[in-house]
Amino acid sequence: MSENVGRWLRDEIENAILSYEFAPGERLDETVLANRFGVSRTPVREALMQLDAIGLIEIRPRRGAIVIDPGPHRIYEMFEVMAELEGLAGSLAARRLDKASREAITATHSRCEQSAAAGDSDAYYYDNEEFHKAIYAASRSDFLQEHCVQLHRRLRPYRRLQLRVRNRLSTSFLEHCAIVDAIFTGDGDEARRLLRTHVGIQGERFSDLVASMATR
Amino acid sequence: MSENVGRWLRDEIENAILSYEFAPGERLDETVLANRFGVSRTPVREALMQLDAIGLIEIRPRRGAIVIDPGPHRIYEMFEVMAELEGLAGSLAARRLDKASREAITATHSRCEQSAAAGDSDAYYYDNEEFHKAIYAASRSDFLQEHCVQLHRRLRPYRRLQLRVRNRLSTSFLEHCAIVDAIFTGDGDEARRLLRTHVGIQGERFSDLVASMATR
DNA sequence: AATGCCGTTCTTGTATACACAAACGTTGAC
DNA sequence: GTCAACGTTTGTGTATACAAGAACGGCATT
Repeated sequence: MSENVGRWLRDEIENAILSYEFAPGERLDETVLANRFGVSRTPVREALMQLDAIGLIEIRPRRGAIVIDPGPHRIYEMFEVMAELEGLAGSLAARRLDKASREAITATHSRCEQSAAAGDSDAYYYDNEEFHKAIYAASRSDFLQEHCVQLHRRLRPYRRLQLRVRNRLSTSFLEHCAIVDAIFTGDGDEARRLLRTHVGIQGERFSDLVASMATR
Repeated sequence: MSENVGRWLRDEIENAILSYEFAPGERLDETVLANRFGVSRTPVREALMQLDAIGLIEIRPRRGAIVIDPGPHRIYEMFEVMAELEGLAGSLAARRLDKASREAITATHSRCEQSAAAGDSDAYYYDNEEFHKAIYAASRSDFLQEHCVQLHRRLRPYRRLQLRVRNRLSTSFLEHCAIVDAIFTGDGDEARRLLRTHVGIQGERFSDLVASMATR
């Protein structure tokens, strides 16, 4: 319960939004939320203001808060930026790699290998996240790392959809191998290039994404 | 007064922080702020929560809000990310350029030329900002544009310091020329490369920045 | 019957009050 | 004289009350 009701609520509502419990476009009533969580309106408002600042909801003056619906195009834009930031993280990681980061990447990478081999999509989803976070950390840039984690968080639901597609699981792992190789050999440009294409969604993968969003 | 006291306060306090009226590390007392702006504590708290979500201040539970002091290293990291995002914007702009964006870039570019020729550092500072914003817009990615504008905003005070250095003004303008050229000829990779080095701070430019920060 | 205006009601926005936690100062004891 | 403990003070965290604005529905008029 994180010390402070406002922050706890922020996380709670954020999770509810990211897990589609609060659907895009849905109106969030302060009183209803306050009753649901058993607190007064004040911390609810504080939580909503923060989510507005992050960009998850939109508070229209005197007209309440609604969950933002990014829509396919904007999600594509977000992946575009994510790909670029991950590319930067990879290129920095290749240049600045130290022993601890190397071990963290190796460890998460082999966990991905196991869940990919087992065909366990849910486990891979989680291990994949840890793998990418290990790369962010290896960039040794706190600011970049925080940005990546935050954007990753917002894209989480869509990534999950992506993994359902065809044999994306094994393809994804093969791409990881090449990425690890580039980082460990210190080839920053290659790491950047590989991560950009790994994270980005182009061509048919975009149509796949839109299709799976429509069926939600 | 933007409809809503909370948002107005957020902008007000944000400006005060970015213009160093509230120094890094300074504690922001809710009651003092409320009195200063002639409102109650509630909207002040709302504004502070938003600034915390953006990352400009840090609210430690039960210990008040303090202005975050990024410090040279973190500022360097922020410029690193900014350079990457601007590079992406430039590369997209080169690919997706349309008539309106082309005209916007041309217009802001020539305003930069005038203020650079006049040696008017303050005017150039402003025109330069508009020039970069024109490139963000030309990327035709709303998400990227918003991100760039927000980061640009946070780096604004440091950019201003940079311009004071030596004959950065004319150098900067020459770089602009090359960037415009790359974008207009559709050379996305070159635009990306040029913008990255234009925005990034390396080598002695970083020491210059640290030095001017110290004398503040 | 349809449209426009007015009033009611519901929700948001702001203020104020109260409770609780932390920090600092003072006093007493070792 | 120094350290610790207790009390006071200051400031944050939450709740509640009140005010103002927007949406919706009803009534009247065309």
